[in-house]
Amino acid sequence: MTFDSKQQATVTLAEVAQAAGVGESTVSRVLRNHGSFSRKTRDRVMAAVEQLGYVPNRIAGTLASAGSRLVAFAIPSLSNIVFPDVLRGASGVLEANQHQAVFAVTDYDPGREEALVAAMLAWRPAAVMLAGLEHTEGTRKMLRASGCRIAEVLDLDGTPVDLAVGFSNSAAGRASAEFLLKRGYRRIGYVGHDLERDTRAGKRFSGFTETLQAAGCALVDRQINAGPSSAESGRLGLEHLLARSPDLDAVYFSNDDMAIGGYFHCLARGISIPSQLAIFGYNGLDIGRVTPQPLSTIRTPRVMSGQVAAELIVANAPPQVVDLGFELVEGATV
Amino acid sequence: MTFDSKQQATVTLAEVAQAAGVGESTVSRVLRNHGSFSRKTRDRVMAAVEQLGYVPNRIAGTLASAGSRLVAFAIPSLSNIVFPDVLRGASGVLEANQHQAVFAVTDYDPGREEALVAAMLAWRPAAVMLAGLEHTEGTRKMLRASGCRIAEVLDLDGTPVDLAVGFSNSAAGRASAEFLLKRGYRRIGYVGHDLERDTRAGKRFSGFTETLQAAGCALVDRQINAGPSSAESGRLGLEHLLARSPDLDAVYFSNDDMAIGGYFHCLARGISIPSQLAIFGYNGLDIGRVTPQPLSTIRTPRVMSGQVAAELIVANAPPQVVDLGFELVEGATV
DNA sequence: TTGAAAGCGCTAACAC
DNA sequence: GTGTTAGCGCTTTCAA
Repeated sequence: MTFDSKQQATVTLAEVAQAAGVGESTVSRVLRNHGSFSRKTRDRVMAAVEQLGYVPNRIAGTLASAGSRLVAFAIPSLSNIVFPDVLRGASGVLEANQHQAVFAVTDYDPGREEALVAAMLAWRPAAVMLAGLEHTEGTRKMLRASGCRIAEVLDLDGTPVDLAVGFSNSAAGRASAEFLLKRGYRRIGYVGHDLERDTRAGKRFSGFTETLQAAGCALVDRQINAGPSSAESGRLGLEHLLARSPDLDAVYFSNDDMAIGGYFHCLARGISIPSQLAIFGYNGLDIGRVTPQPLSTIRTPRVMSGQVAAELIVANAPPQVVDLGFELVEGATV
Repeated sequence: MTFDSKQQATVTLAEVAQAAGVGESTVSRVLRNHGSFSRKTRDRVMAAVEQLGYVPNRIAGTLASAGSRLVAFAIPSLSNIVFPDVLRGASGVLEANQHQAVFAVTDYDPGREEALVAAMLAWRPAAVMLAGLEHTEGTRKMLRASGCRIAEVLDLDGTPVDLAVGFSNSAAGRASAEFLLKRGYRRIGYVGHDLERDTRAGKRFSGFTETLQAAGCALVDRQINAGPSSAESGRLGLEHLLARSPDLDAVYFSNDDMAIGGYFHCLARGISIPSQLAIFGYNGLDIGRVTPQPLSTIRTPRVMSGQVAAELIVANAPPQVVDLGFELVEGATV
């Protein structure tokens, strides 16, 4: 069943020009506040705009003037707050600069990412923003051929196409391992989610385990759950891990969502933190600061990554890599 | 400092036509798989497309054909997971139907919403999706004049412009009060965030307090924090509330984020739940199911709201109100 | 089954 | 300071 919305007889710039008794280009100049026109003309035009309820057509404007003011986002997920955070940082800057954000969700699937990037490129965006540096060769080729700016955020371990803003995930993994070792933990386990899809979590895991190994203190056990990260997955993951390896003294989680789940498991089972078991997360979510014991974790500049990337885009800055770093939060769970 | 991205000599449909040795309209028909053409022609066109790396220009296509396939979202916030949830529900449907999502963040400000809706309308979207039914008269007027479909989600208490999908917030507030009363609580308090801006939370609050009042058991005390909802705000809010009114037996929170903060406060202070204090939230976030005691709350169909609204949009269904209801989760904190 | 041509609504020279 | 005009890259009649 379809509904025939009465097709509005849309007001065009030509009609405004006629109503104001001026030429089309004059209306265009006034509206974009570009070029010169008299105060009087301006008032006449604005009056006509007001009276007719004219809404400029950016589709036509963009076609006529080449460069668009669209910025396209291909994000892995909307469930993981990390990506809304990036969008939030970016959208503030974009809105302040008269740019418009368009987005699509790849669900961590590189093939889907490729298809969605192709679809978004058809809108001739000024830039496209992607999560991480891992993409199909097809995606990379399209991006390069598109001629628009590319911003890859949240990962620095690899070769960017154009702009890269974020931090090193493998360095974050290493820093986490070093911290646990420094605190004297030796029987360390890991609870994580699907590392194939979330390649940034995979890089952290690698950095973490390699550092342990190098210290002669290899990872004792790991529990990797299928599916996305969640508090529930973290809780179940820790339960399984401890069932197999009850003598662990610390557990590294793939992120804070997972770690919070592990934390709840300990609360429910009366496992005392950190004396019986230490817990370490990743992301520095707000909720981890409010738990009875603040979560030990690594705080990442997610909002700032989106913001800086957007600023570089609107400024049309040269290709570059911006390392925003991360911050280790000692918390009380280690 | 700006960067001169080498302006790609973008391939146009005309060039494809020339390379394939056919007319432009033929290429257009083949690409949209619309109208008739021979198998042989099709192959020639596709070969040329492939060889030239042609990416259709949807800006031009949309201008030429009227109706766009953009759907615009004006959402209050990206920090509150509620709105990413709606986007998630909608974007799945839109991507499956070759529609493209564009969004902007209003920050719960009706004036800002109006400005952003105006900006998005300039892209001539097929539809615009908004949170709730409360908008400025200017916004409503623009929306009606736009001729595109309007979907208002997450609230049903008021008069929609076109499509409305969600549930009644005041009914949710009433149901929460009835539940607490039924369980025998009589000294009930409230901890909330900025109700002026979050009008849906305001409607729940009204429904809640009116029901208490009607039962001869008026709200004992309330703590309303400035700023957005968060676990931290909830924790501090409960602390303040209990400092003033230590003899409360139940507290209703403006949402689960706030309630989780309150839950943590109780854990930290050794306040036993629910015997000393009952806690009730709103939203049914996943994290509330993983806490040692599952949070008592109302689960709302956020993802589904986005999904159903998007389905009505792509189907161009007649104006209607879809009540998806909500579910009271008994949990263990009441 | 295919091509020619007329726009879609605007911007950007370029004249005046 | 302002109007005229030629496109921007496509879709869509309308003939052929």
